[in-house]
Amino acid sequence: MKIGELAALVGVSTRTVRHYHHLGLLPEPPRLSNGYREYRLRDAVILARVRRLAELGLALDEIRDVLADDQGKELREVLLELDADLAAQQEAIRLRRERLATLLTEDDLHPDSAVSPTMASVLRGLPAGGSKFAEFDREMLALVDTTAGPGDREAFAELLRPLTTPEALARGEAIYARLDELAEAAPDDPRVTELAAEIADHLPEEMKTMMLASVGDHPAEATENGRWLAEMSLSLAPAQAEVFHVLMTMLRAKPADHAKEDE
Amino acid sequence: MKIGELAALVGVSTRTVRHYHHLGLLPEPPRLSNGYREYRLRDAVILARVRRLAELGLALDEIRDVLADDQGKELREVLLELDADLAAQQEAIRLRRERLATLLTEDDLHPDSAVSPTMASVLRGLPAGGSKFAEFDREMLALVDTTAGPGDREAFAELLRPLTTPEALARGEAIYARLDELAEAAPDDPRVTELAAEIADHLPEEMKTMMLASVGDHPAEATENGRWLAEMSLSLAPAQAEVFHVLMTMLRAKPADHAKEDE
DNA sequence: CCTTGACCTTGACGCGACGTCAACGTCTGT
DNA sequence: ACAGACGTTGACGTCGCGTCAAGGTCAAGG
Repeated sequence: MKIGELAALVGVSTRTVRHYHHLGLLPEPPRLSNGYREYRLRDAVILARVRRLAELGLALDEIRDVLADDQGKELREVLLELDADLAAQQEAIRLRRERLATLLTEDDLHPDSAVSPTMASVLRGLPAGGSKFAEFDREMLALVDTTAGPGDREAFAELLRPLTTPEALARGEAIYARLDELAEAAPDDPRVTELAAEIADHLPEEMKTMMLASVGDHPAEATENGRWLAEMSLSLAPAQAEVFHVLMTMLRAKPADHAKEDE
Repeated sequence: MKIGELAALVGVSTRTVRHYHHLGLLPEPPRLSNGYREYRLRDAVILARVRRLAELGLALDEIRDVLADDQGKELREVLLELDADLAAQQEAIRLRRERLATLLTEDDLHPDSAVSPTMASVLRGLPAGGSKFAEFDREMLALVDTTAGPGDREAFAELLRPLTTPEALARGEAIYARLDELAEAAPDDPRVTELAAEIADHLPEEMKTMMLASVGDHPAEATENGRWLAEMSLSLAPAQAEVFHVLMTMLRAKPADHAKEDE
């Protein structure tokens, strides 16, 4: 047999046969006077063995070891290991398909939608399109979702849950609209203080606590979360950043009872 | 942020970040005076997006296309395609694990066991160890199993089924023993003709028909199956090959009624 | 001032199982 | 004699980074 016939017989490419020679899986047969390899049935038997194991998913060097060892014990071990490996892959694929299925039920599908289910339920509460600021918020929440560990994710979602009630959503939409309006405004625009007060008014207590803890009393005490807030401000328009600056000042000044004063 | 901070934040290696720069997935940020990359929150947002899609299993260049397109339509298409792909992988893995499970129930496990279930049931009928010739037969059957298409496999197994009855197995064991004895014998050993007659006596009719059809009346008419038989003879000891030569001659001489003559 | 160690830079190879040229020789049929 | 189908070796491409190599930069401590 020449190499093409052998390959056709077993159902592989000639490249594959030569590759197996290179790896030492299949011994080099004697050559004809023209340099062609001359195979016999024995080689087809070996090649078929290699293919069967390869089709089970064994790596080629594992196959070499198994065939070299020439006793069934190692084969069983390798197959068991392979099975465990395949089981793990199977599970990984299953999880990904599960997430994909969840994602595909979403009718408004964009790259920031691919977050944990917990965060997805929060994101659903944001206005669909139109608000630049809401879009920004979505990005931030998605970022937090991928950076945080599972525990933090749950805790964070818990903080945000009060904002998913129907009333909070309606207020949120209005607040986003007003933040959008400030995109081109000056930092000393009167609407800045108004808006900050409004936000302070309706922010859940736990969020205030967390935000205060994040930034500390002096800039030097800023935690990692505080650096985040600072970084975020850099992405905002000046007046929008000022809203948050004023907001933080308010929270620092009247940690618990600003609501009474605002009334 | 420097590259290490960004990487830690999103949970990837710095190598990954630079890789994404190279592929154009993440824009190169401005550099500090010392040449270090300086990232801002915006970059973290983009990187997190890339990671989320990558963890779903999208290829990196697909991610680039999806993010460049900047509209949800292509994303849905790509995700659907991905899901189909994952489903195919899942099925492939499932099949392999199924075959693995079957294999692992076998107590005598060697590389030629990894055949189709159909052929496996035939192989189980062969003597476990000891007979060199049975081992050779096992190799041949395994080879046929991997080279033949599913249809041929079934047909072939059907031909062999008569040989799996208890009586046939007992006879087969005896015949293997006698073939083994011929390993060192001369081609004109008297046992050769005896054994050929014995085999001809008990071979299923359909196998005789197939073997005759395979070789044709003249060597020039040999089909592919016939070449197989010729090749096989090359792997055998001279006296063993002679058994088959004589056997074929007997079949050719008395296609259907040799059994009567032998009685 | 010098060192140490932790960061940053670019560039390049390695992995796994082949596919796919390239550049060439050999055989077969007309 | 020539085309077309084979064979030969050698080398690069795939994919998503990991892992050196060979440096430059920076903050802290002796």
